[in-house]
Amino acid sequence: MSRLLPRTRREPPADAELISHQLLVRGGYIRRLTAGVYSYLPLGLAVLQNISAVIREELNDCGAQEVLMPALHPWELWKSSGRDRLLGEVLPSFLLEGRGGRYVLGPTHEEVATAIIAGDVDSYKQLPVCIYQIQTKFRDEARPRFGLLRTREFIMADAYSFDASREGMHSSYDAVFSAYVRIFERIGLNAVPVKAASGAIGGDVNHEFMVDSDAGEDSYVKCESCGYAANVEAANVGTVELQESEVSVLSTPEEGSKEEIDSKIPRPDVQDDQLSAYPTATTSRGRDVTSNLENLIPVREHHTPGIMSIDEVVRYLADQIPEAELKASAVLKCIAVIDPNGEPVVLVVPGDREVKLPASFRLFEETDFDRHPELLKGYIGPMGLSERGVKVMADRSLQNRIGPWISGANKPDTHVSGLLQGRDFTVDVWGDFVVAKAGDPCPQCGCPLSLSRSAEVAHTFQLGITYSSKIEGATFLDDAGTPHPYWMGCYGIGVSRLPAVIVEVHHDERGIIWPCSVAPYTVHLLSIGSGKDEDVARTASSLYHALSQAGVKVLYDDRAVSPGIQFGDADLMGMPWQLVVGNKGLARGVVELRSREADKVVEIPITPTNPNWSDVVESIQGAIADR
RNA sequence: CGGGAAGUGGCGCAGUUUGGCAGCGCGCAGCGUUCGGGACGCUGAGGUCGCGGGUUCAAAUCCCGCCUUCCCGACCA
Repeated sequence: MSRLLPRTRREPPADAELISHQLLVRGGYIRRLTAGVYSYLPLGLAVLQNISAVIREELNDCGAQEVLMPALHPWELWKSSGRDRLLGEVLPSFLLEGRGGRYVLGPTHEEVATAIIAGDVDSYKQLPVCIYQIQTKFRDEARPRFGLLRTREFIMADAYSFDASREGMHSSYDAVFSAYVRIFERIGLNAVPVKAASGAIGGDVNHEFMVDSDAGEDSYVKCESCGYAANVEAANVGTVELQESEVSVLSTPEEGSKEEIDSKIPRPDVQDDQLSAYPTATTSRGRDVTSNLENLIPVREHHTPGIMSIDEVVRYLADQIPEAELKASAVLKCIAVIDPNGEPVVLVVPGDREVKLPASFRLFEETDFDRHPELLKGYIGPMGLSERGVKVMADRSLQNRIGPWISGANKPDTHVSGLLQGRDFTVDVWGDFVVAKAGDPCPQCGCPLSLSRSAEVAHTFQLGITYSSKIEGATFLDDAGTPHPYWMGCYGIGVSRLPAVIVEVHHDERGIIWPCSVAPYTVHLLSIGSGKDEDVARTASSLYHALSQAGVKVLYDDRAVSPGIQFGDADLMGMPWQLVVGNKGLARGVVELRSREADKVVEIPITPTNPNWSDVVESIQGAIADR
């Protein structure tokens, strides 16, 4: 260890916020070169190699073959798949001076993998085939952060499966999926597979593997009752049962008390089991009550200059209409988006909820607002949009809520209150457009969902023929001689992110506690007071050689520094076992083997004068294996 | 991309308000004393004060421009 490259550091670097980042830097595992770019020093590299070894074993076991694809791709490849646009600014591309040409530093390898297989697999007899690599990837992240968790350069283990049929794709998917489950088990992570959004990769079915951690950037919902689990970006929400308190009422005093109007709000299409929440409302009275309500509640305009956000509207109108109890949930959040056909659509959700953009929809940009002057940024309302060729799509949770609502007025600097669904606006399409939150009902069983903060460690996709149908020659002939595109799957593990995620989960106030499977060394050998005591130095040194020869990975702290430094470094660096050789122990004829995690000491007998090394090594190995 | 903060020996920071010898702690080198949970004494090495311009007798410090880094936000209209 006196020759080990980095020194440990007492203080974390100023830019490290996360405990994993601090400990990995202090322990000498990684060093930052620039924002989002890290070097792996000997200890960090050892961890990556141990993780990679587990990945290789499991993927090889399920029949995948390792390859190494280029990190440098021709720009044309990304243009032909259309993903130059899809990945946008994240795609690092550059012009090579001299002989020239535009290149991409590969952020992922679906195109390359498909091209490789397309060139060599022409028959159903050659399928299925699965290739994988462990490679450095590049993404021009807008904002790298959290140490190893979000970087511009990172290592990924990515696999690609090719099958002759949808069923084949499913079984390949299942095989890699269960390999992933085993990989995370082996490296000491409890990774939960959850349904996820496919993002820029594409395909239908996909799962993310999530590790619960406050350091993570993702959140997923989970149903304890039926096991439903999904990233909040992809989670559906079951029918929301309205609570009395959620019913938004906006009235003026002369038109009736809150209670009076409350009791007259109809809920068409209310399910029987929901009626209990509204003892005063019945579907049979619905029509009559609606007409009453229409008389009771007028549409009123409010001058709201510069008031654009829901919160601002609520605060502003609360002053204007003091008699009404105003909450964000009484406002319709109306978001202008472009649907996959390029047509404008307004998405409507309750004002206290976040919008979940459906797949392939995108938000309005400035130029879209220019092109559609009927939609005024900050003042959009659902009224009269269908007539003007703008479809209104609303979240299902609004289906049973007539109003009255507040929204933008589709006029500059104006909002309106008293809007009733059916009277003042209609909805063209109902769907799931809200981001799930804790307590929402499960879409499968209705039980309340819980929300967990998490770090994504892997993502698996059933791609179908998304890529193979676009890339020239990505087909095989079936037994009748007919060409078909491959059925593909792709799978990625964020390898270089894993040390950070593991440390987030496995540490204490003194430092890292590596699981044995990924620890750079199994045993951290400390010689306490070796500068003073010849016996200690000699015994420790002999023990180091004996253990190493027996195949135990030993990190030997042979430095003549004070014990506190040695113990402190050992705790910080986090090897699973500390083997302490000191004069106190030797005087009693023992060396001490302490487990980092349990902080328990096992005394290993040793005869200082004439040790039987094979016995000592054996008892150490035995103690380690017991755990 | 918007907002905020910061760049001073390897690391962590003070000094900038009010211009006047470039400092502290850790680490590093040498010598000595220590030695079972981050010991101590003495001696020493190491800095274009992010970069470029300007003001001034004089700039880490004031002014202008640029670069880099960190934090918050970035679909919620």
